[in-house]
Amino acid sequence: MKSIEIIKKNYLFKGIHVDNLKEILTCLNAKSSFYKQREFVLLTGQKISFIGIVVSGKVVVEKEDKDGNRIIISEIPPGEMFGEAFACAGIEKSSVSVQAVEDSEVLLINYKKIITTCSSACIFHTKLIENMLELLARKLLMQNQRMEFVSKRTIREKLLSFFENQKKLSNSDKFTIPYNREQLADFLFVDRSALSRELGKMRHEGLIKFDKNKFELMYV
Amino acid sequence: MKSIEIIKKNYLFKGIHVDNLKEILTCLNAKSSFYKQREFVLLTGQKISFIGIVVSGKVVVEKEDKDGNRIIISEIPPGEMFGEAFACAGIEKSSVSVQAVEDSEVLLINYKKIITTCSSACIFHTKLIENMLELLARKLLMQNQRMEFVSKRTIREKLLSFFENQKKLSNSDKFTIPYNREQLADFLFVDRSALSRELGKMRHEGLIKFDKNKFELMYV
DNA sequence: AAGATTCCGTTGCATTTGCAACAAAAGGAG
DNA sequence: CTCCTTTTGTTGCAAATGCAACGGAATCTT
Repeated sequence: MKSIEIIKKNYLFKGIHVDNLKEILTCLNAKSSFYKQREFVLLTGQKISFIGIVVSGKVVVEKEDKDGNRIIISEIPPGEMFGEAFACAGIEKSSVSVQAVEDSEVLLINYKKIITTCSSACIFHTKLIENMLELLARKLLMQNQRMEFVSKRTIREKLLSFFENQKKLSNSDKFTIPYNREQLADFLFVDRSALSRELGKMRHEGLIKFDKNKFELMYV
Repeated sequence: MKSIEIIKKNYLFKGIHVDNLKEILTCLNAKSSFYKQREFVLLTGQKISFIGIVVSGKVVVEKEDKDGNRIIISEIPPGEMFGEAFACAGIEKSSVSVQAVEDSEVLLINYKKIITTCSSACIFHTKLIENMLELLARKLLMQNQRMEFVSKRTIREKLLSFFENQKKLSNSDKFTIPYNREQLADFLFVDRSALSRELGKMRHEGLIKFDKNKFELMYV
């Protein structure tokens, strides 16, 4: 797929036609950069003034704790973005590092260029800003949602509130979750084996049925 | 204090002079509404198209779980805002209710008016949008930060990562935290007595000192 | 000063969880 | 098909936690 097609998929450009995208990228003074595997796109402590969109390869956002352990915050596949929260918050120094885990191409866009209406009266700026607002707001709401699951005191309660949400999203007592066991455990911040145990118990009690990622709620 | 002074304190109006604020509020078509204690400002399921700033009194953002229990998501004191994430995300139906817990005055601002540059070429729109972006981004980063604390598996680990952050914020091994014990327990999603127990252990082991909300880290 | 209220620490106990290690099942590659 | 890898389930056990209940200290009110 052509770069432009990948970039187009990003939520930031929602509602903008591909034909206009190239023009916009020029207007934004977007630059492609290439990083070798393991190379850093951004180091902790550096000033952030850009937003990055991964075009090919993959980068990870990571953090070091005080013992020097690297913790992966998120993985960014092609078409997705990183750094937008830092850039928009006007944070001086990054508290995370971004590293290419494969040979990667990243499109760097100056944040100021996005929020400042350009002199050439580019009519798409308004749309870009609106998209950025929507994007940040949605991420925030998703975080809030996750907080609700995580706030529960037992694994069962976490699962039940998570299931309740899945049910609402799918409008059905049957749904397929977008995680495997390990990912679900990570998402809920619990141990995988303990999660497995609890799921087994719940099935045994007749509360749920499941096969792989397909779940069905039996209580109503 | 006059209403305008309270409103001015809101981050949305950062960098905007009080003298201009009145003009802006007119331009935004902001309306004051008054709510009696227990009256609802917004009900679950209603469409959200406005952002609210509390001028006097207090409102709470709450949610009902499937058993009908009301859970308080956040409390909004004078000068602070609610509904901005929903409004910016363009969510059709609110998944939370907002209720006045005291007789309250709330300033309602149409979201569209904020993000749409007005015909009268009000030069402050750009600033408002910039502030809104910054505001959302900061909230998101704060959530991410909290996630990091909460993700830890034991109370001690949660505390240590929280302390580490407080240390960084205050640039010192001594700091005062903005929570009492119960609030800290809620913030970390743990039981208050268990938190108290763990703090006691850590003090006993010589890791920390504390008195009320003043803490000192002894390990380095 | 007395009483009420809020905040904080303490403790016993049952339950839950993390951890580690292993086993079974499923899926992919050659 | 066979080997290898990934995913999922199982289990023993020690440790951590939630819960409930109580008591003391601090603060506020009247």
